[in-house]
Amino acid sequence: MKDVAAIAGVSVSTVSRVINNAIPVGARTRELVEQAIGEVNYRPNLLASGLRSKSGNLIGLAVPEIGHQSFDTFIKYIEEYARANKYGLILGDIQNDADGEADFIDQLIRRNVDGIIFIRVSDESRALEMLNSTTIPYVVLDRGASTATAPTVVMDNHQAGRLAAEHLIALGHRDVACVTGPLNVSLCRDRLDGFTQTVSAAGLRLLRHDIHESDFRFESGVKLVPALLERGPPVTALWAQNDLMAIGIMAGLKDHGLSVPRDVSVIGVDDIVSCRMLRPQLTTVRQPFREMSRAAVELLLRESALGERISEKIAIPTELVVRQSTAPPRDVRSQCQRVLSTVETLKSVAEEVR
Amino acid sequence: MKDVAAIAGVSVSTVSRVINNAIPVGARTRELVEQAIGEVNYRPNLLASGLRSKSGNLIGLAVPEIGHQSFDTFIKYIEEYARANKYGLILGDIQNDADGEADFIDQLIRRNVDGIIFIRVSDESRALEMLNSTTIPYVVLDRGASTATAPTVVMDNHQAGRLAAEHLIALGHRDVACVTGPLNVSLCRDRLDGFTQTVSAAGLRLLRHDIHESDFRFESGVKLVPALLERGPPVTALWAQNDLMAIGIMAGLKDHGLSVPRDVSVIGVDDIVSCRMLRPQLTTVRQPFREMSRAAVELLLRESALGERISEKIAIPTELVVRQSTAPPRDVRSQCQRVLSTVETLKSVAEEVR
DNA sequence: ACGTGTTACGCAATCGTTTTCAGACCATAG
DNA sequence: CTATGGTCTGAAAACGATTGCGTAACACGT
Repeated sequence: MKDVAAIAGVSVSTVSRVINNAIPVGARTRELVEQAIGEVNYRPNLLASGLRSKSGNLIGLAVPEIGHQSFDTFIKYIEEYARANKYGLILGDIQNDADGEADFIDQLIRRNVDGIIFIRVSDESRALEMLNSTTIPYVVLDRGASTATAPTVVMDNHQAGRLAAEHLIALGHRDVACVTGPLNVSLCRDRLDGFTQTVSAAGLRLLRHDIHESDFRFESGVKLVPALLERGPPVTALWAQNDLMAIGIMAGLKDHGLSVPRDVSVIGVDDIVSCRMLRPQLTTVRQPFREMSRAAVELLLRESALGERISEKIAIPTELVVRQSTAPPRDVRSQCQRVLSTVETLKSVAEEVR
Repeated sequence: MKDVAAIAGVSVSTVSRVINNAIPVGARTRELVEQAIGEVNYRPNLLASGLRSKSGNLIGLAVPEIGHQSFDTFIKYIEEYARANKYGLILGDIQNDADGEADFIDQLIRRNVDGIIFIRVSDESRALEMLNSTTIPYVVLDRGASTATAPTVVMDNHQAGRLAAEHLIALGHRDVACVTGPLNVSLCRDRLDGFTQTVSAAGLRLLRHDIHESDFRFESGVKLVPALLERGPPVTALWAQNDLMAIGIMAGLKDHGLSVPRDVSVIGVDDIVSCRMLRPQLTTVRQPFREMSRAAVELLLRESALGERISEKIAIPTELVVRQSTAPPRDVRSQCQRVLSTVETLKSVAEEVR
């Protein structure tokens, strides 16, 4: 910067003003300085500027686990919106480790970040209290537990449950079950409420043992299938509170020789990219990743500009994405008919081959 | 820091020495200072320390696209190893946009990062030349093109092609095809070479029109299926150079009423998490994500410590992961047998139902 | 008693910016 | 011609750490 100043024949203050295009600087001078900047290929040092001006144009993002498709989608969009606003993104994987999280937050504080986005803070997290002793803004995306007063962006989880239920009811299902995430996290309860309310308003009964609490993981979906099947009169439709479990359930059903959606319909939540890669493609309730990410970044930047926390709660509406994994419940009579005609076809083919 | 010094009754220099536990500092003094640090809950400012000492303990990661399972897996492990070494990770999504990339690199240079990891630099990338005019170390992971002299970490792509071919040959396939990524990126050529060499060494012929060049995307796999089927004598096995395309092909085959692995075997490369979520589960050649990430971070840190570029090329060995999507080629006679017995079963079931 | 070496610590400069304050310059109005 | 005000620019003090250099204190051998 000193070099630039020397070349342009001005002082460093002026150079600084040109860079941040502050107002009181003459057109001729500005031109001179800009030329000098180009000449030495000068890049202002963000550490120094951050140190002095208290803003390094950097935000932090804490995710529960990198490599989960839904979190990764958030990362993608948050990076996009952050960059669009000239902010850098520093990423941390929490991995369900409260100490690791504390370390990460500590690092962010020490780096003087302009704000922090959390995806789903856990119960044992000390992060928010750490931050409350500072002035650093934060927002919680896809909220977990115990974030009563925090600025928050979520999808409309109640609506999500309702949409799933309405879809199954409209298809004619009378006997449904559901698989939830951990019920100590509020978004799971919200989704469940929306589902059960709609279901019972339609006159169906959702029995206690048809609500299975699980943990959002694919393998858990697979492992749940035997329990699902062993119940007396089988359900004809199943709602999982996220796609990963839904996909697990579909895999498990297939392993047991059952067919989706003929034998049972399956519907999820999220609309991760895998949904379209399966056969049948998964019907699901879309999580508005892009809109949520955008809202989170904007809320954060608003807090940052304002200089104080905005304890706002934003809920983004959802929508149903109908694909191939849901269908009307099977009807024994027509089923039987189909089997018989298939038999005839097969028989003639086989004879011919022989 | 001044406060801490005042409380402990020492100078700031001493406090600094305690923090970086430099050697010449008395045990008693150290204790005093540490106590003072705890008292005011002091956190050293990383911007200031970075500014002065020229190392902010930060590395940059440029990925071609967040949200691709394989890249996300790299992100996960790189974050893990970076953090294990007390480094922060700042993430950028390039999205095939050379200008965006240049912006990101510029930002990193200005932040004085200790190093940069690239996943797959593209052809039009100006990033490497930008960096060559600085002293910032970098390493290229899963290399693309034109990185002749750059420090590089790759999987053993030739071996990957060989393993895939060997597996199919061992199963008894004589008529195979393959779907590649863009052949102007070297790793695709390497994989292909390994495959074709092994195949022809075994006496099979891989015809020119059985090598389909594609672009690593799921949809491309789906769309390729008609072309695959319309060729005269059908192939019995298919190798895709990544899992996403392999999965697309499996979906496309299913859409055309064909069954994997009964009608055709499919094998991929990568071992992304989705492989286990499908039915049939995808047989594949594993990309050693974890090992590669680790090697990249370590190489970077070595360069950083040494203060100069190490133009080393590290190739990590691969392994085959056999799952459900590959099987011996179908045999018309036994196939026919199976159909006949199925017919009998169905018939009796149907009669019973009626 | 003195030189010599070692260890522990403080002073002050420094990293590369931003920002306050004051001064220079010019135009306009009185 | 002088007061007044506005616009532009420069000097210098921060920001919060690290670090080279100097010095006090102490132990040791002579």
